[in-house]
Amino acid sequence: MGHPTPGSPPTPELLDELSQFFRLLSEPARLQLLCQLEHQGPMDVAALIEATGFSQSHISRQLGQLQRAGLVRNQREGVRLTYAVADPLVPQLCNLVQTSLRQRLEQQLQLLQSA
Amino acid sequence: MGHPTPGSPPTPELLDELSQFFRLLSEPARLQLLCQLEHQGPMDVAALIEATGFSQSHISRQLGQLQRAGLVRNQREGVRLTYAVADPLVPQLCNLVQTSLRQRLEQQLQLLQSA
DNA sequence: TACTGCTATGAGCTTACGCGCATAAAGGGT
DNA sequence: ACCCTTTATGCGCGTAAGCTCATAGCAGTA
Repeated sequence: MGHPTPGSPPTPELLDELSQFFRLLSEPARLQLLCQLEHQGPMDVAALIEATGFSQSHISRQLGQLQRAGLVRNQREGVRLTYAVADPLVPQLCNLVQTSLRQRLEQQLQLLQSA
Repeated sequence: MGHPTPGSPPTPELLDELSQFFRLLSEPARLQLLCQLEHQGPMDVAALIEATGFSQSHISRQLGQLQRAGLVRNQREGVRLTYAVADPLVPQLCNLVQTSLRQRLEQQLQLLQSA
């Protein structure tokens, strides 16, 4: 835990890319869209509006950001666009963080019980 | 990839916690502090100021946030505080994202070469 | 207690960005 | 060609948060 990690420290550019990536996931709206697509499979924008309650313009912008980052892909079906998760990384990350948060909460519970 | 994931979709509260967590990593300053601590081992604030060039108050605030989130722990040595990474989750996440970013770049390279 | 060095915090400035409204752009049907 | 539907974008507002300066709090020392 307090031990240094072998290997070179991340370069400033990598640090920026990493933080930009995490920034995408730091917005509840974007994360919600991603999770929605992840659990429901590919959806068109109308369905996403219905599911999330966000405005059309908002959803369009957020999906645009996610797409530029390669996390999402769209496919035309007539005039509609169907979006789908394009990178399995996102659910992996969410699961990791989720379990870690849970573990920490359980530890806190045990501390409270032993007190 | 386009397949739905089994299991229940994340609740709004979980979604908020997840996004808040990612928000912590979305700030280059905080991420830099975390990586610094990860690679150099525990450091006191003076060393962090020296290493990052940030002001004392800025560092104090960011470390405070990281500590409240349980990502970092401090230990008194006289008047000084020595900070250390408290959760192995962070380097795991960074490695995951890092390798994923690399893979995507390599794929783009291959596409360019085949064109 | 008074003094010194280290850290935390209140106040204010500035920038970034979420969010919606209105509108433009694009694609499809008649 | 026109019109309708779906998506993207310019504009503006409001809020959140980074960042600094100054200062308050705190641990150790004489």
